[in-house]
Amino acid sequence: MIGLSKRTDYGLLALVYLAAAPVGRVVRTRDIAEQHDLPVELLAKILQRLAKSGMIASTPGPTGGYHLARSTDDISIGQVVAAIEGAPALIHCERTDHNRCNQLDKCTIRKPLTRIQARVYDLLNLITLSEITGPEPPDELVFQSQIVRSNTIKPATARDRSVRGEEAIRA
Amino acid sequence: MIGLSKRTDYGLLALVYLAAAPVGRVVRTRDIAEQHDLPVELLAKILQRLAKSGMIASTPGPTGGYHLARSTDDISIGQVVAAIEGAPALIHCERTDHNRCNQLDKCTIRKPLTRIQARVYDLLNLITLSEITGPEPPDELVFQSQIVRSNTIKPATARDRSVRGEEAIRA
DNA sequence: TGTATCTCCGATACATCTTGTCGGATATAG
DNA sequence: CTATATCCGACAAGATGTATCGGAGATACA
Repeated sequence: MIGLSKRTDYGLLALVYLAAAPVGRVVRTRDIAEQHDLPVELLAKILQRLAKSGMIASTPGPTGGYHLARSTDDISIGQVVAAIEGAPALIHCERTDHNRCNQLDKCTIRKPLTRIQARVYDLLNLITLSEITGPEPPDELVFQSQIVRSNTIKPATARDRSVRGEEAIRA
Repeated sequence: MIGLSKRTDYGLLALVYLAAAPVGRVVRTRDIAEQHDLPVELLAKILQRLAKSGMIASTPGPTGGYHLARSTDDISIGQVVAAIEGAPALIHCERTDHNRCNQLDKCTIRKPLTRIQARVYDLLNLITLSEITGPEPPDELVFQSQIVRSNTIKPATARDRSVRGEEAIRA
């Protein structure tokens, strides 16, 4: 499959929600789960992975929660996919044991596909979360959260876009 | 997952094999399967789909087999994926029933992800099979096949490439 | 004309991965 | 001390992909 997993969808929904939250506030996992009707425990793990990769920060304790650790300009879709799905893929031989493919010499597609894979990754790494959130925040959500103490907000950077084409697969 | 399925891998292997075959010859499914040690029946179905989508042509009968129906410049990776995997994906809501997502109004990621999906498709549609086969054919394979009668070879076209990036997901 | 050998096609068991759930540990505000 | 949040590993359920089987249609060749 070339598509994203449900987990990544959930993660992106959560990131958009966090991006829409007022600066200085933390959001509980349960709030996001209830907003989009997602299983709380599953979303919790996803947020843990996002926190581990450094794009969101966590605050433990009763008044705790999550908040964005970077600007939406500084979080790429590729990073989100990598954090949640563990990332590398495209060619099948490379996923499990490399040596299991007992005919590496006969495999005529491995090396070229690795190059193509790199191009797909490059594309996803150029697209940032701000392209999903948009310039203006939705601002239609209610937050019953608290003030955050550890301010680890980093400065924003810029991104550009490229790539266009003439024919589509189906869409 | 962002990766290709095993079926697509098999399909690409078969296409490369067919591309390496001398013009005017047909190749049996079994030959390709034995060359790469793939299950014959599964590969047969994959080749049927590729034939149905028009990128390879079939010849029935004892001396039958498959041959490329277009130039390797005229077969894109996106088309191969679409032919084998049925294509559309990326965002999860769009895969099964559209109306099942009973909170379309709250879904903040559907529309932006559709745009991103189109970009990925564009990229895959710009990459042709000739980038996998290379300019010169491998020419290290033995063909025990026969002459083809129905010559449905179409003229070749040209393709260009674009897209580059600075940071990668992991590779 | 029969037979062998291809492509074709639907249905179905098997494997693997994803999704979802459970139980318990750690940290902190009140 | 207690309630409530993040954490973390392990496992059951479900979905998806992979592989297999049985049989039908087409054609070269004896």
